[in-house]
Amino acid sequence: MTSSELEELADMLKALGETNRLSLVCRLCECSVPQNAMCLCDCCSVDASGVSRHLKILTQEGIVSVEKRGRERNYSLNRSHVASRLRALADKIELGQEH
Amino acid sequence: MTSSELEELADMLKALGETNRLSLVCRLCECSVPQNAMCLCDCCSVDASGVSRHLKILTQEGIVSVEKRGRERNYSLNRSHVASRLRALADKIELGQEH
DNA sequence: TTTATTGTTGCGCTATTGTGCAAATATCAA
DNA sequence: TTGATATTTGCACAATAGCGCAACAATAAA
Repeated sequence: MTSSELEELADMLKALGETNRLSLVCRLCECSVPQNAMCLCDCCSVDASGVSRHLKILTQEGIVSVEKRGRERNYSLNRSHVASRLRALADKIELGQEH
Repeated sequence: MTSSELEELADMLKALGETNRLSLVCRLCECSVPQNAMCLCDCCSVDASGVSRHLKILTQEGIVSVEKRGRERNYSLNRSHVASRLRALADKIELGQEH
């Protein structure tokens, strides 16, 4: 693993490693259709601006995707992408392989 | 997932989500025998006190274990524990299950 | 005992992060 | 146009995090 790959991975884990953001992820996880930000507000203890900022970070890290629809932004979880990265790390940790 | 479980998980991800700590984890990952702190110093860009603090955090989160041996402390990765937690999250994210 | 080695802790510092509030932007609806 | 709704952004602030340095504690070796 190169140092930039390591940094990228650390950035993703950091994005997931904040309570309110992880709540958002878990909430999106249970939704089969994309959700707008208003709808996501009640799953974490911050106001709309906070949710907006957290969703921005999750988007930048590739954890969620946005789809603009009128005045709403609909967010959905990039399930396979996030899951495969977490599993790759789990495999590396468990097996001690250089991938 | 209860809110305290969520917070615990977030804490683990936060512990992993810092470049130098993730470097330490990756280094330990490649070692079949426990390593002392001096030996781990050269895998990340901080001095001994920084390594000590990072290892303390990793220990508190249950990511690594310490074994005191003379004046050394030997650290090893809790492979299956960390891997299973990461996989559980991956499963939840990928399948959208409440588990 | 004296000295060297290993590791931790206190201190001060700087940088980053998370937050609410208010203002701004964008889009829809009347 | 006017007003409501959805979301983002600027600002200020408090809290946290990571860092190096120096001092300390614990243990081993001479």
